[in-house]
Amino acid sequence: MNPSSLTRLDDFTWRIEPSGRMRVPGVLYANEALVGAMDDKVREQLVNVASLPGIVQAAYVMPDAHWGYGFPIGGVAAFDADRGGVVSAGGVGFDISCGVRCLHTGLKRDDLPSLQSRLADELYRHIPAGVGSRGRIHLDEAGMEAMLAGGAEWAVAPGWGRPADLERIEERGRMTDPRPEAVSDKAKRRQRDEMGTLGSGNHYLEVQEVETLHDRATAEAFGLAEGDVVVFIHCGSRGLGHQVGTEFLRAMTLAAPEHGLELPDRELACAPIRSELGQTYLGAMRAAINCALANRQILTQLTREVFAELCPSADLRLLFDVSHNTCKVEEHVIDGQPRRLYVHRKGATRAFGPGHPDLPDAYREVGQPVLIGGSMGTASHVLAGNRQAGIQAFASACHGAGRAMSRRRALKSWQGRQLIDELRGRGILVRSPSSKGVAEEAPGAYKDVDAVVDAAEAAGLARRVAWLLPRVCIKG
DNA sequence: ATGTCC
Repeated sequence: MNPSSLTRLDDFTWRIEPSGRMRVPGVLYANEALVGAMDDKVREQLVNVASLPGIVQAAYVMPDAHWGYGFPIGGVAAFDADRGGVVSAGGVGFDISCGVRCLHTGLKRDDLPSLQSRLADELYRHIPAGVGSRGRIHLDEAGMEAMLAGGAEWAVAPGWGRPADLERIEERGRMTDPRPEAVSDKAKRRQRDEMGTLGSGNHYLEVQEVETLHDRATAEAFGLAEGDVVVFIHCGSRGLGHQVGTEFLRAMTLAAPEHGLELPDRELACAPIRSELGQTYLGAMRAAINCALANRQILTQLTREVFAELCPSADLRLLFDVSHNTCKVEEHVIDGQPRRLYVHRKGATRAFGPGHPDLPDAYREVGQPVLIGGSMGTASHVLAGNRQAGIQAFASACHGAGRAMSRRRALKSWQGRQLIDELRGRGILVRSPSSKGVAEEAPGAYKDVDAVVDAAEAAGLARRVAWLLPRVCIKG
């Protein structure tokens, strides 16, 4: 995208002025190089989102944005139901409530040399990873309903975790107002054996070291110190979320004419919030959020089992769990007036600032932990939400490095085995069922996560707290 | 992202 085609507000904020069908401007948070590297498709998609009914303030993209199905990945848009606002399945994405959680381990850098290779082998053996992986839980109809209604709470009750974990999860581990009955039988069938599995694509479980602290006071509130060993888990709602997304995209596309919606792009499927279909989607999506929260909760407990076996002194406590593919009802102050908005974040992380009532007590003074997963073999970041001077993407930040290259092109450019050897040479142990998957996820196929996070911080979206480097990566 | 095409 040519930066000179945008209005430059400052070095990290760019605007597409409203024209044609746009109801609000488009705003990009990125430096000039990141804007320049973005596909023109991102601009086109941002313009389309800005044209949807009931959109409030602006359509936003984060510095890691790239083009996606309908909405850009790295996009944020909020809609007002009172003003004809819509909910969009494409604005959430296929992997509903895909997200990241970070666990303390109680271990330090010096504990790793004797453990690293056994951790890699045992985590890989114990945690189902890859396309179509199945777990040790098999849900019957009643179990499925309870899981979709209960989220991480459902998982913790029989022992997949600790009650204290729930305080450290967005929505306290359970999305309210789910409608399990709005999830199709087919979606439920796909999920029957997939709880507690990592999946494939960009999903992973990593053991990492805290390399550098940027904000000592906030790091202390988060319980992070230099040299700490932590675990990052990145995954979502597996087959169920994908099936829900697929079915509602189709239904919303078909129903657009009867809702009086003229879609700027066929892929931009949406429905009025105040419609039967809009409400059914919201209920099904919230159930899928609970599926993702339960899934990450079970994976947490599986990780604890491995650490308990290899290193009984380890104590895996949850730092936080964030989702980056959601639509949530939140109150935001617009022109001095509080309004209830349906905030879509697709490849974007919620980043509530200090004092927000929804934050756990331990983090209320410093702001929400914002967990940014890098690409395989590169850094991850912990950030914190800022107190908002105004409305900046409705308290949102980036979610990761963001792809810079298609999977197809990555496959032509790298070989999985060779990447794994190279990473081993740099002290990073990768275990994966698919060397093709590893090639698709080559670090070089992603943007520079450090540059993305620098831009997010400079744009005022969140502030850097800690920089982490991987030592073990279980790759789906 | 995804039983990588019902």
